[in-house]
Amino acid sequence: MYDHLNIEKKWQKIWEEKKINKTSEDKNKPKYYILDMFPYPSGTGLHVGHPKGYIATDIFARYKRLNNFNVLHPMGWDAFGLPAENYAIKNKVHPQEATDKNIAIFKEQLNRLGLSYDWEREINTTDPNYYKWTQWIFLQMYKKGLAYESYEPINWCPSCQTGLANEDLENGLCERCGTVVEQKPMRQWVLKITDYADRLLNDLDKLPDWEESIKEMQKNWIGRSEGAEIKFKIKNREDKISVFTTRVDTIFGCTYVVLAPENKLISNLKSNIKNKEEVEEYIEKAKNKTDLQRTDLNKDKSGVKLNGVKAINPFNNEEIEVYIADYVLNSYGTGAVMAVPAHDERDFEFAKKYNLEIRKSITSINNSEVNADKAFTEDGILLNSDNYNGLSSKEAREKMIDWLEESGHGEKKINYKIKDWVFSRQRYWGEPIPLVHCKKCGVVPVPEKELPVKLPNVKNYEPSGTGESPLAKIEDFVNTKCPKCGGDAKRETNTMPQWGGSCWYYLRYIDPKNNEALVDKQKEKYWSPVDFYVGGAEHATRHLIYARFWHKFLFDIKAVNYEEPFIKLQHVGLIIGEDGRKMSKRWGNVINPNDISDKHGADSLRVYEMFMGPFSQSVSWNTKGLIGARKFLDKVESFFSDIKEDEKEDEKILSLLHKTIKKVGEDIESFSFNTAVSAMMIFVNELVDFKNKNHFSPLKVDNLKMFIQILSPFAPHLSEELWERMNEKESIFKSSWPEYSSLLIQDKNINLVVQVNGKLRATIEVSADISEEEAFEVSSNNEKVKSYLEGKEIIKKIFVPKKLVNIVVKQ
RNA sequence: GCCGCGGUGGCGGAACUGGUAGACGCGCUGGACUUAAAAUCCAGUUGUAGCAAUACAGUGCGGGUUCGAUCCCCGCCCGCGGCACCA
Repeated sequence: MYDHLNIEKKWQKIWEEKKINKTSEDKNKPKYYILDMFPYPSGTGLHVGHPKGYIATDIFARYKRLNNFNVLHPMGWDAFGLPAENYAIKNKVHPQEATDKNIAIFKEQLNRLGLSYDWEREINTTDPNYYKWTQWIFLQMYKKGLAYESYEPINWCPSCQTGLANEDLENGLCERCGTVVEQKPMRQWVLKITDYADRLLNDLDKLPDWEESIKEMQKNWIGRSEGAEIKFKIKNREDKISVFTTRVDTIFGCTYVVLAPENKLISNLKSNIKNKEEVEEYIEKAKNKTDLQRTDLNKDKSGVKLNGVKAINPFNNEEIEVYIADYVLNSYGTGAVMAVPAHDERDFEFAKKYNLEIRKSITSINNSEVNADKAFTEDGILLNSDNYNGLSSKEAREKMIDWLEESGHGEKKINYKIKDWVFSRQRYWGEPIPLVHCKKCGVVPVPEKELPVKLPNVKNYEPSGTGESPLAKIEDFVNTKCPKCGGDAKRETNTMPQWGGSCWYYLRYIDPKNNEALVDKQKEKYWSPVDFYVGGAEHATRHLIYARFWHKFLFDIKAVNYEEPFIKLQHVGLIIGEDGRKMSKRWGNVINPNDISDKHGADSLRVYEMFMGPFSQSVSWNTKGLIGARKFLDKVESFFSDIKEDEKEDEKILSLLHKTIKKVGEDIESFSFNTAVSAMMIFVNELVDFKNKNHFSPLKVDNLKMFIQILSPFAPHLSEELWERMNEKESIFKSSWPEYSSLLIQDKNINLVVQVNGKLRATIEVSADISEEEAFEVSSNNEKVKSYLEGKEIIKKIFVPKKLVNIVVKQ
């Protein structure tokens, strides 16, 4: 048992004094930027699951440095957000105070693990020198028309008392507190992410090193669909009902039109509607439903006919009924659909319930019977469709869209599921939105040289409950002069959401103290983009979409040199509690990494977390399993504390050393840390076995040093200590990754596998370059194999060089 | 419902491009050391039968392709993650 506490403390101190983790800016070397998703410094500190990704990137960073790269590997704090604010409300402590305290705890926990961050580049999103630039970016967006004021109904969390973006919901519940979210019309600032939808989608193809699963999630979230917008005339009126559909080809089966209850058109139609009371009652009822109730797929569809209103199908001039129903969403497309019950499940269900006509206009390609109890929703061949009869769905769509455009009845249209980003929060602990409202001039941006607009100190952090931020009550803050006319004006009091600061932080690490720009363009050119980004998959459709959006915008205004921020992306699999539940205070299954470091050592924790299983997979924590990692390090330490060299080296173990160097290097590159650790364990087991039998080391010290070098990214403290004990004066991390000899990793002999009819019957040690003839000869002369061949006719012989022989006999 | 990922000993998992299934680790069993325990070391550990050599079965289930399938194809079952009345 080695003294991990003293060794780890000793080297952490020396590394800090010698600034060993300071980023080198030597431009002659290739750069490598490896980044963790920075944490929110919560009040509960880190549990043992958080550092898994940090350990992996640290191993990778150290490996890259040993391979002569300039490595940028920084860390910082995503520190705005609700928990600090709620804590402030409860305890009347300024959120900054609580945040600073939490950061100190996090930092201490991270440092205990020997992570090689360059702390001189630490950033904090709540630092005015940082959020100055978050505000600056917002202003640029405002100037380009990408930030706009809107009064549309948005998601409102009655418990957090703030508006939320679509991305902040989980199954219709507030992602933070789990409260059912309401729809509330209110003034808000919105970012036009939909302008970038196409690029966000298409450029995913430029990211071959992103995991497919995450790209898929983004694609689904963006939700592009191609179709047509069709205008239906309203009988005896000038205005029209526009609908969006991806299936124009089914339009001859359209038997009615449906509007969402919130559709603005309805109030225009009032004079025509004969059953006003019934309609208004339905709209009122729909309004009072939560989103959750409305989108419950199991519920019955409901709706009301607009008596006195008829729409006209432009393709056949047929007059059809108009309904309102809450199965149509106002926020997607035009808030109205053409209903084709025969070919759409939802319309089918609705038509069945209200006994509406179901008219078939598509038949299946292979003429198989279409089930009458179900909508036929696939593509097929048109029928009952005038001169489109006989066309395939695809052909019909093209022709019909052409006709729509020629005749002015509609056009080709692309719709997205992604919505513009609701960007204002009615809370205190966020970046103030740098705008001023002037009675004369309207909305006026704060001049850039007046940034940052600092968060004022307040006494009460409670949300006002009126839909205004607590800042609205701070008169000193609110009342200002209009930058344009100099007259009395009021500041915008909404703040930015937590995702704001994290949209561009990776750029700031490159140049963290710059007062002139968010990042120096030359420095950015060298260090950007992030070569490797590691973090939780839960950010796939939030942070990772937002950050790509902002980055593309910054590229467009020429603030950065590259169009995509992250070249390679890898997600971390969670570490869950020993009981199989997510680690949380609530279940009492939280394990603090400090306790593990105290008892077993930080190096053991590092090795264990990498050894637990495949990096991207979630695994249960198991303190017993950690013992294995510790035993491994103990073995290393005890072997290296007492090396007796001998004249000759053991060839097999020397070869194994070089194979291990190769494997560990390749495994680090592919993030297969579990097998890298396993390979090192195998090597050490061989070393120890040999020594136990022969009482001297199978390898010379110079060769043994190579093993310590490949171990060093995983167990930096112990490796550094052993390196010193082997009389090295410079840090092991200033050395280089050992090169393996391709000659030494070649085996002279192999175990030839001999199969008879595909079943293993013998393994014979033979020379690796054995010929086919020789291989068959040795095999058929083998006693055991012989017994299987006796009296049988050989049909076929298969030979795989360096591997196996398979003899096929007639049964 | 749709999209993605996965299912291998008591447990975490390994297996190149279709070529010895179960590496490595935990746990367990037996032994050595010890007054004893812990630690450490040695041996064993997929199942069935057998003292053993060995034989047969075996990677969620059912089929298929192949000399040979954890890996490829077809049809299912189960688990996890994401999206979900998106027209």
